Amino acid sequence: MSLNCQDEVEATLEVLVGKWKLIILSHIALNKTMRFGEFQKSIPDITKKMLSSQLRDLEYHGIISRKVYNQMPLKVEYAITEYGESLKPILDTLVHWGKNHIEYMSSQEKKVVDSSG
Amino acid sequence: MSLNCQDEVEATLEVLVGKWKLIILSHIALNKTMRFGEFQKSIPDITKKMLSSQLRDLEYHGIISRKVYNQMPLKVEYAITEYGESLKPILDTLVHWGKNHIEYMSSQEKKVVDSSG
DNA sequence: CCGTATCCGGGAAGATACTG
DNA sequence: CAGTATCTTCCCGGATACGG
Repeated sequence: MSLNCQDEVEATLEVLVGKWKLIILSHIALNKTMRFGEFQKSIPDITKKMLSSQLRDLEYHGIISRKVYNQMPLKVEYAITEYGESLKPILDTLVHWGKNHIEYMSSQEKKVVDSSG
Repeated sequence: MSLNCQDEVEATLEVLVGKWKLIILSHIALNKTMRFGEFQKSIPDITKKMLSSQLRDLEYHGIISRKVYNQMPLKVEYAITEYGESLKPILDTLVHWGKNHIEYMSSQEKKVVDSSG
């Protein structure tokens, strides 16, 4: 057995690496199923190219599924898989820490303002 | 209040982004305090430059501290801060998921082998 | 022993135009 | 509506050499 956990962390990072994957997951984890255009509305700064490639990566790793409805206008629905749901604890800890970190940073800001006044 | 948690995830990612930060953290979280050379031994693939820059980033964000001992040969000790300890739940979930993911992948491998035989 | 300085390539990511 | 194709830009991260 390994004493440190480098391999495990790296294995996870391989799936989650990329500027937008965790952002995408934070949205689809809440909505269960989302369309391409819904992602674009939810994440205004992402380009179609990046959204497309990140979704493909996540699909490749079995985190999300992609279903095409053969109708006009075209409709594609992305859903989080059961395996993808297993990432929720990671998302939760990230959100929790981020929330605290945002508060922490704004409190640091105030300190700087106070000490300068 | 926000319904999705994009800001929180992004805030966390800003601190943890970079090829090596979570790897570094997975080591120092266990050892509490580590020297520069110990990191290099533990993470053979990292270059001095990357190690140095990632450590500086982490120090800047208050995750680790840096203490220089004015002696020859030079000795520098990095320690995880209390704030850095608050990242442990993230590390734990990453390790836990990675462990499961590694098993999952090796089981998929076997399936492929079986179905081809 | 613990880094920094400098140079550089390659991949990540953006902009834009086009397609079924 | 849901992407792909193409071109370009940027900067992360590697290699190497040098400094305190």
